[in-house]
Amino acid sequence: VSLEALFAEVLEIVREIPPGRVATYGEIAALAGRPGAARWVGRVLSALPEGSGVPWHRVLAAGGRITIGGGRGAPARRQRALLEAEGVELTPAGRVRMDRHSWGGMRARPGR
DNA sequence: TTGGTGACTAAAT
DNA sequence: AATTTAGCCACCA
Repeated sequence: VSLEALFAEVLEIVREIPPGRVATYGEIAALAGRPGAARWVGRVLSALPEGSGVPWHRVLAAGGRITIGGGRGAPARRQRALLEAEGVELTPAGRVRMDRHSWGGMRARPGR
């Protein structure tokens, strides 16, 4: 499998994440056939241009944490804003409620 | 091949 | 909850 194909595969998976839901780097890596390559997934998203149509903001670190920009830079705030705009609930600590918005292990739905 | 790096993860403190 | 340490995978010089 060529690198570009794998690259596209990841983007495809991320694009499948419905609004209001989130997934972790590890999840994406596993779905892309590279379990354990969470870091690599992050690298792929880092190369993502703006307006790519890929909801990169729905991809978070394990536990629903935002590890971008050290977690407190402008990028992190932007991601939080994008998520909140889609109805994703975040704790003051900046973590997403994975027990509610997890794409894979979903069980409860936001709203109502 | 070796070593450094990164939008990671898990465990320990 | 916040840091630190060690282990991961894949990329690059």
